[in-house]
Amino acid sequence: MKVQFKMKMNKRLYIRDPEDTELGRKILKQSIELIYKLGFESFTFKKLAEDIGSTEAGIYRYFENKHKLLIYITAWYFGWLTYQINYQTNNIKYPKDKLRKIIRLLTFPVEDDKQTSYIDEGLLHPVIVAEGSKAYLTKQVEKNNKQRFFQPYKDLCTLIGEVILECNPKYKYPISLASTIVEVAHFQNFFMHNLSSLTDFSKNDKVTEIVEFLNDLVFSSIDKD
Amino acid sequence: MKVQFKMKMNKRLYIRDPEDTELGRKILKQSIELIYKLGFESFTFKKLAEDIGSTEAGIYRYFENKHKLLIYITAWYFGWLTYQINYQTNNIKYPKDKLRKIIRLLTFPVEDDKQTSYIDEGLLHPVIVAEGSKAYLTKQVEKNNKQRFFQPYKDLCTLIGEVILECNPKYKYPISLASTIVEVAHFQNFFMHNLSSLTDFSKNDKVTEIVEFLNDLVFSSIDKD
DNA sequence: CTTTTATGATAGTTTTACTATTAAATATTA
DNA sequence: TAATATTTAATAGTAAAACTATCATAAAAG
Repeated sequence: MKVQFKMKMNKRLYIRDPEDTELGRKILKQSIELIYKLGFESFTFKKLAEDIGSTEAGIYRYFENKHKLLIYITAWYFGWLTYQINYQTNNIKYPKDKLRKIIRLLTFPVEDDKQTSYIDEGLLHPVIVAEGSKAYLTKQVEKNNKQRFFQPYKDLCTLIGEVILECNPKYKYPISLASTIVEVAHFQNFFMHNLSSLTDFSKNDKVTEIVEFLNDLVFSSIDKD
Repeated sequence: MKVQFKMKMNKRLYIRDPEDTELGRKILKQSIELIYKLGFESFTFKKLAEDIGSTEAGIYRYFENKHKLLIYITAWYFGWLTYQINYQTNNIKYPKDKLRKIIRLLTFPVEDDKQTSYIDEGLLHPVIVAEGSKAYLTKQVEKNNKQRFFQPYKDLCTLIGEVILECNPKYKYPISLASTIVEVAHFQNFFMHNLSSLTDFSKNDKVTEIVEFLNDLVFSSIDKD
């Protein structure tokens, strides 16, 4: 028996549940590829429709607009990452090792786990790195926040914050450090590939160096005194 | 005699130099206010033109498109900040005090210094916090980078990196730590105001807490061993 | 006083971001 | 298997965004 991984997504993010139908799953899969290829600004529902052999109006039956789709994708990413972290740190004894594992999971594009055939997690990671923050960097952030669109990001930070406190119960900024780990993992990745003089890393995809930088940063603060 | 502060901006960012004419300066001043008010996505040249009593075509004579204008504004911000840092840390003896000053300048909206009448730095800071990263999070980063559009950001990180090395010449990641300080100062600010459960800070504009978090983070890493 | 330069006024094009309608295909169920 | 929902494709259309082009006038410079 194959266990199918299915995330419960916030219903207000879509009009029709994209995971329920063939077209919906195609929308999810192809939108990630197309955003990866064109960037979010040049990505349109029309192009996506042409890509999957459907029509613009067809996509609009699933998502109100492309920004909601982006929020959906980032929510999916954070939900899936939280699941991965829980799963992969499950049998790790020491909280510090857990935190190291978390940092690695955030920095590397995670290997496709085949459980979710319709989403390519290897592509999802660079898409989130380059486009993820656009999901919340808008004037509708407050409204969207009230609708709990960013709950998966918060849940992830809560989880990481708990591990941080396990490492050092006296550490004063567990949540801020958690969101900092997430953001730094992502934008140092972006900088390394696109604006490498904003980092100390060679362009030769030395993602492990980002992990080392983050480990150094995080554990110095946590271990202090 | 009043010393007028004038930054030499990258010529490829504009079509006509906006600092040279009355209309150009109005474009700079009002675009910051309008982006602040509407967010970058809803900001258009047409609305800006109506705002300043000019025409859409009139704006296009200064900037090729709104993205170039955003890059211009962020470049201006980083250039101006570098100037402020040089000026305000000029007579500070210890590099650690310099670094503390830098962190404060990055986190707080700097008081308007009246030297640049046409740009309101108090508004500029929240605009950069919310919109600044959109200047480089695009598919044209590489092309824009080759045109040196992000040079002011790099110069700032170089400067901060040097101060970090003055604090600890053995520290391994001065540039990455520098860009991390910049980014963390900005997005923790954004989170505190808009997604406060991603931080440990109360919404009551306790920007000083961000400064404390950053000081803790930075100096733990630098001072280690 | 003439010529350059900057602006304003107007008009037009293409693309994006949608909404609406109808018909055909597919699945469900009676 | 016929009746009936449900889903999708095809088409059409609108409003606004993102530009480009032209021409007249006003102000500044030579």
